[in-house]
Amino acid sequence: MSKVKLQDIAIKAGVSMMTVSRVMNNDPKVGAKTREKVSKIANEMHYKPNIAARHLASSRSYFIGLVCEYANYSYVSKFLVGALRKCRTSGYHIILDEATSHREKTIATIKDLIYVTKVDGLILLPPISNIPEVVDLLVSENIDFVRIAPDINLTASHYICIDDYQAAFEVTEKLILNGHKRIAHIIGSPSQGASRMRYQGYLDALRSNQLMIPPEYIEQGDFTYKSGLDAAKRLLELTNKPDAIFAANDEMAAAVVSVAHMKHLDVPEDVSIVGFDDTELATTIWPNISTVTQPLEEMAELAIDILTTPKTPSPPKKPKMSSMRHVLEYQLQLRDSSKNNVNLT
Amino acid sequence: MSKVKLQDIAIKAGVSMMTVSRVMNNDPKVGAKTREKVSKIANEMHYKPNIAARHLASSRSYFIGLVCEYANYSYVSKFLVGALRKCRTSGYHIILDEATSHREKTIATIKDLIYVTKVDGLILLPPISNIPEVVDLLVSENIDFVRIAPDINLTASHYICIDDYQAAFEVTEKLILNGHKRIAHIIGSPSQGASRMRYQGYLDALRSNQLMIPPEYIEQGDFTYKSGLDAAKRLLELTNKPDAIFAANDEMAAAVVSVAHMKHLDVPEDVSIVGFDDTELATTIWPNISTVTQPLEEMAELAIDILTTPKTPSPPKKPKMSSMRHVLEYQLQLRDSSKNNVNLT
DNA sequence: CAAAATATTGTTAGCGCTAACATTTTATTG
DNA sequence: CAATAAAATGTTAGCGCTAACAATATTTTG
Repeated sequence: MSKVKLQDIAIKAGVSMMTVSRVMNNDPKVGAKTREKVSKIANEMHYKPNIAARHLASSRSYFIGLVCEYANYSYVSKFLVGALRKCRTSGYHIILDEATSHREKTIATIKDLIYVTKVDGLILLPPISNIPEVVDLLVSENIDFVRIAPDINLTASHYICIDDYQAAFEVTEKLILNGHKRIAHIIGSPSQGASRMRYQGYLDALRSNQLMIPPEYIEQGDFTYKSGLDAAKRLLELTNKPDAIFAANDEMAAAVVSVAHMKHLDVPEDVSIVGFDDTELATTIWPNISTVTQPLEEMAELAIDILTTPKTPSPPKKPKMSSMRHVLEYQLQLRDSSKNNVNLT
Repeated sequence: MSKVKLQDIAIKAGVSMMTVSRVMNNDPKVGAKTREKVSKIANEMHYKPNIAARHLASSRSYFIGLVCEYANYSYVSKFLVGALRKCRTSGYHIILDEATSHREKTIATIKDLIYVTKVDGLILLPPISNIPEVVDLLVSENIDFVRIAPDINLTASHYICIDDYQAAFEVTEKLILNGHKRIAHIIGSPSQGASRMRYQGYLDALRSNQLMIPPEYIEQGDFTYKSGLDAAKRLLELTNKPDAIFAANDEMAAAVVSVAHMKHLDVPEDVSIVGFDDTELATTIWPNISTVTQPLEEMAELAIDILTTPKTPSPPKKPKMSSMRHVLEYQLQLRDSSKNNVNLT
């Protein structure tokens, strides 16, 4: 099966290769009649550009780097599926690269993506999205990038998030409305702003319902199952146990489920448990975990849209905050790990 | 930061570009003195080839396609980490693509990887590794590929697996040695040969220890959590309940844990539970699941080694079965989901 | 209507590297 | 030592496409 080249289209259309190239790249400098004729022929002949040739001849590689920390595999997996699907339809390839907690290695990884692989843009997942050195490097090298749920340098790049504060407020308020009076929280990783927003949303929901928050009801986790185990043990050993525990992600919530079962507590009769993210894990254990659905696949698609949309050649100007901030909708997902009043779900 | 080109090395070494190219590609037709001089300069100048240029000028893209079905995200994630790490060090890029259960779409995906992306090789994870149409297409197009745990056309390509039969035999025998007398099995997806091997190993361990296998102790699953839930419900509703359940993968084992807890059974006091694969899930629930560790990361590395090692230009000959079959070591991983005699662990 | 401006299309050169062939150097043979 | 063969190195052309500039066609302006 021999691949169709630009030249084949040019010959058939009776125009130069450069005109075909202009049509394929949506260059405005092509007449409507020519454009239509070339497009038709290209479609009929199933023309697909050779990306190596494009890369060599131009300033674009058609690669998008996705940099993540694989410890949070459940979150990453879901994002990745969305990213792959989107790239399939837009002629880009995802180059997935793993960052580590070792900051210098992460910088080296990013440099490799910029200088060797020559990605057209980068998507940074948390916690990479919050490393100042990374952000500074990308800005100084004028690399296009999108961050997911960042909490620093919010004008440095486009970013995509959900309203973590509002989601946490609502899910906590839902617990309150469903009769819970002693609600504990396991805070996520301190290096992530989402952790603080979720915590603040939790606090404010309790305050606005005039509920007390005993200090021993607040535990610090780091989004890992292990940190969730430790936190849950302390919470479920209290004399005055919480009747609900809101953990900042599904993995820590799963750990709370585990500890509750170890202590022969009934979930949700003795303690309701709520997570965050709605990863596969939330529905791979019993009881299925109530959580907040982050539209990770949509976020991935949007990130790729942003990076693959041609930039209008306008004078460099401080971009409006509002045009760089993309807040997507979350959903409360109430399942069997929490007591939910049937009338309100 | 300007990238070093082949020509820069050639000028500094006082040789032609072609000689530098030969050195970088380990072509034997270079004198030792020349080779050493060029290598030294290339290292000092941190030369890294432009892959787009290489791809355009030669028959290689330096892409490796990895085709998987994302339903089994835990297994895929682990394999992917190994693959990414290996590729980082060998100048290749992984192009991850998702297959679906829809066979025609999968073929289209593979064709795209072959004809458009022009991958140098493909890695097929189960169950893609067992689709005859895919194997036939790759063979007929003379595409280099490696399969993971295939059960069809074993001479069609290199393949990598563990001894599923032996692993299942050993883990079952371990359950027997630890006092279990009524051991049930949830078979994996019938479309995968590993399922049959694990089942056969289980059967043979029981037979060689003169233990009866009531027919109601065998359940058919499909590697998903949901199929595990259904199977476990039936097994744990039996009057004569099994005292151990060996599920063909971790996800189904997790489902058995869930059902046991739903029924207020104690794991492992009332029923030991064993999975297979040792994915992250096995240690993200309570109790942590006993399982067989598949060295997924090593498998990934080996697959990439096979695909990236230059082929010796020998006459086409039916390759020896033994040189295409790569069997890696597994490990029994006994954790809290099963009753384990301390003296024997 | 002619000149100027704008839009469209085509030509040229080259991106960084390597396949294929040519030339030079070195080793082997008689 | 000369001739031949093999090894090493160099030259040429081009992979498929696009940036930059040139040429041509069309539209606008006075």
